[in-house]
Amino acid sequence: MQAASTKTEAGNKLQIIYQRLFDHYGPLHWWPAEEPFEVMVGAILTQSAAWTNVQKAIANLKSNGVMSPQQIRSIPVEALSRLVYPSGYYNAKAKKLKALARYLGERYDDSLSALFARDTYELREELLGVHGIGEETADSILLYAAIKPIFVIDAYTRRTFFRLGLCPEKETYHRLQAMFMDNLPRVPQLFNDYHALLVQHGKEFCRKRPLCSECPIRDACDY
DNA sequence: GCCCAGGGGGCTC
DNA sequence: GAGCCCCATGGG
Repeated sequence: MQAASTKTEAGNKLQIIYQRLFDHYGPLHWWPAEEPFEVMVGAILTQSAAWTNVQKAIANLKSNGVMSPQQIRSIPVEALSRLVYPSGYYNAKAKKLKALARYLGERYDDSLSALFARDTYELREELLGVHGIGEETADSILLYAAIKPIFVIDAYTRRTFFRLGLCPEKETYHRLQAMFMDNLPRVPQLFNDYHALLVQHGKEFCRKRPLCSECPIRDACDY
């Protein structure tokens, strides 16, 4: 019963935080992309980059007809680098997109429906083996492209929950992810909105001092 | 000018 | 497996 009680308490806090963020920002409709492959590309390009710069890179790819695995395999890596230039780390990211496109072609004949039909956790492990895909990127693909109930942890989430006193400063990705997934209903739309809200809140408040008086979750917990 | 963005790879120890 | 350094543009 002790475990159940603790679980409920954590779940209640998570629900309260979600509700306050949702009341403040409303539904954010992530991921802003036209189709799943664009989500996968965006997940790589947004690594340590501002979304406004990622949008420029994605616009370059689209206007040059390079938004499919086959097209990414065909274009020379130098040309691909130039197209993704605005998102920063352009050489590194061009290689990562090449690795992704090569993986999709070799393992799935470029069929995303075949890719997403895999068992969620087996697919997660497989994605982690692709150059350029780490935990956050893999989980973003699973949640926002494959619509699987996987919670995405990012720097904002870690910072916010540390400041709320809900986790240690250097909590591991897995333990933080488990806090959400073990205490909330495993519904993709909920995880989608929650992560998006945490990022939106983070952009606005995490760069300022903690406990900003305007913050919608400033009094969500005892701190 | 400074800080940091919707991280991850690779290397060392 | 923890601790570094590297990748790099652009907005606040």
